Amino acid sequence: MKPSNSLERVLAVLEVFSEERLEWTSEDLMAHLGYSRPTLYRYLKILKDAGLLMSSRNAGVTLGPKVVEMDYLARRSDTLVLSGQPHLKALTARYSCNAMILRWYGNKILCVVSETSARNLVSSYPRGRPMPLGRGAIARSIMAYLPRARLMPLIEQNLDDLRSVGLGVSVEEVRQSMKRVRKAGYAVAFGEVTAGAVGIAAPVLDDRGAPIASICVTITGAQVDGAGIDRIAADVKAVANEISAVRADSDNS
Amino acid sequence: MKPSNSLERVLAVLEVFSEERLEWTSEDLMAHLGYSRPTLYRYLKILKDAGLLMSSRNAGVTLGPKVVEMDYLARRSDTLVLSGQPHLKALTARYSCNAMILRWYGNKILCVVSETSARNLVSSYPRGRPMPLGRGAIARSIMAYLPRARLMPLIEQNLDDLRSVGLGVSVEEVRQSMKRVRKAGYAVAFGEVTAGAVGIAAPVLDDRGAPIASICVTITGAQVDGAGIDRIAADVKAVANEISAVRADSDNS
DNA sequence: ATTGAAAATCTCTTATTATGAGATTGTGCA
DNA sequence: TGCACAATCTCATAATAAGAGATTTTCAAT
Repeated sequence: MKPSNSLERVLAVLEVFSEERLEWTSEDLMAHLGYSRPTLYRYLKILKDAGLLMSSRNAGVTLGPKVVEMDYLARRSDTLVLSGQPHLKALTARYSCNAMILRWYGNKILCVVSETSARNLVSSYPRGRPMPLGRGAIARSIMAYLPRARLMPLIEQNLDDLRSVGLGVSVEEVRQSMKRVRKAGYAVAFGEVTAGAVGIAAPVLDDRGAPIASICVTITGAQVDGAGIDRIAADVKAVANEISAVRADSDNS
Repeated sequence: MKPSNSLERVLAVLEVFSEERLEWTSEDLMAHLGYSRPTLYRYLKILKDAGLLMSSRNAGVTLGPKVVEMDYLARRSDTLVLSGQPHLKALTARYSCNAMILRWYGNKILCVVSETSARNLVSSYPRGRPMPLGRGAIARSIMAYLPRARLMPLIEQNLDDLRSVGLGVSVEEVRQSMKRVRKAGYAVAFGEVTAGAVGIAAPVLDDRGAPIASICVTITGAQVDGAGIDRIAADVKAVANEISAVRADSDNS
C-alpha cells in the first residue's frame, strides 16, 4: 500500500484529504507525505493543472473543480446508478422512506445515489459519504456475503462496534450472526446508525456471488411493525436481485 | 498542454472521459493516448488501485468510486459552496426560481451548487455539468470581467454562438457588448440556454477583480417583467458582492 | 513605494526508474 | 476442454524524476 513509484506518489497526495482534514498547507503535506520541497511543488503543480487540486491563498490546498466534473460524469456512467434509480423511486413511492444504493469498494461502503420521500427523516449519508463498517444493516448485508478470508479481519477490526449492536461477543459469534443474515438474504438494523431509524438492506451481487453494493431502505421506527418490515424487506430483496441480474459485470480492482 | 512527463501522462487518462464518451476500452485508450500496451495497463492499474477508475467486465473502463468520495469532500471544502448556499436558499425563498453558483476554471464554467423553488423549471445544469461559453447570462457575466487578452480568443472561438444571441456581428461589437455588461454589473439572457427561461447572473470576483464564479437566477420568462428582472438583478448582484467580499482567496493555477 | 519574510520555482547533476518489444500468463466464452 | 482475447511479466536501455541549494516571486506590513 505504500507508494513505490512516482505515479503512485502523485496520487497519494489525493489520499490525504478526508472529512477531518479538508485543507492542507504545503508544509504539512511535505511532513505528512515525506516528499522534498521541489518534489511536492512539482506534484501540486501537476495536480492543480489537472484541476484535481486548487490552492486558495488563505485556505491552503483543497480538492479542485475537476473532481466535481468527474463526479458528474461518474454519475452518468455508473450502471448501478442508472439501473438502480428507477427502483429507488419505486420504493420511495411505496413507502415514506429513504432508499439508497451503496457501493462496496476497497474496504469502504459508499453511497452512490439516494432518493427520499420522508420529509422528516434526514439522511446523513448523501452521495459520496463513506459508511461505518461496524454498524447498520447496509454493512451487514455486504459483510455477510464476503468470503470467510475477507470477512474475518473486518470483524476483528470492527469488533467493538459489532458487539455494541448485539451481534455477538466473540468473533465467532459475530460470524454466526453474519451467516444468519446471509440465509435471510437481507439485514435489519434498529437505530444503529441514526437513532429512531430502521434500516433494511439487501446486497447486490455480481455474477460470481460477490457483493458489489447494497440496496437500503431507511424508515422511521415508529412507522413500522414486524409485518411492515417483512414487506419492505421482500421489496428490497427483489430490487437487489433485479439489479444483480441486470449487471453481469463486476468492478474487480 | 501535451503531457510531457509520466505524471501528466497518467492524469491525461482521466481527461478522456466526457459526456460523449463515458466508457473506454483499453484498445481505444491506447490508440487515443498513444501509449504502449504495457504502459497503458500500468497506468490503468495505478488509477484503478486509487479508485479513480474501474473496469466492469463488459463496459470497459469508467470513472471509479474514489471520484464520488472526493466530490463529497470537495463539496465540504469549497468556500464558494459553503458561503454561497445560504444565499441561494434566500434567493429561492424570495422568488420561484433556480439559483446557482458556477465556478470559472480553465476555460470552463462549472455548476458547483444549485437550489430550486420552481417545481416546473428543470435545471439542465446540475453540479458538475460544464456550461457553454457562448450562450447564457452566466457566461457573459464572467467573460465581461476577463482582461482583454483573455477575453478576445474566447470571443473568437465562440463567435457563432455569441452572434446568434445578438451580441454583435464582429468580434469588436461583441466586446462592446461585454463592456456594457461590465458596466451594468450583471447579465440577462432570454431563453439562450433553456427556451422560455430568463437567466440573470452576476460575477463573484477575487480581491484583484478577476472573476472566479457567477451567481445565477433562472426564472420562467412568463413570470417576470422588466421591473421584476431589475429587482432580481439587484439581489443577485448583492449576493455576488457579498460572496466576493467574504472570499479573500483566489484559485490561481 | 519599500522592505522583509515566506512561498514557490529554478538549476543542474546523479541515480533512479519508467519504457516498450516481445514473450508469457490469465480469463472468459464456445 | 480448448480457443481467443485480455492482462501481466522480463529485461536491457534510454529517459527523467529527485533533491540540495540558490533564486525568484508573492504578499503583508511599514
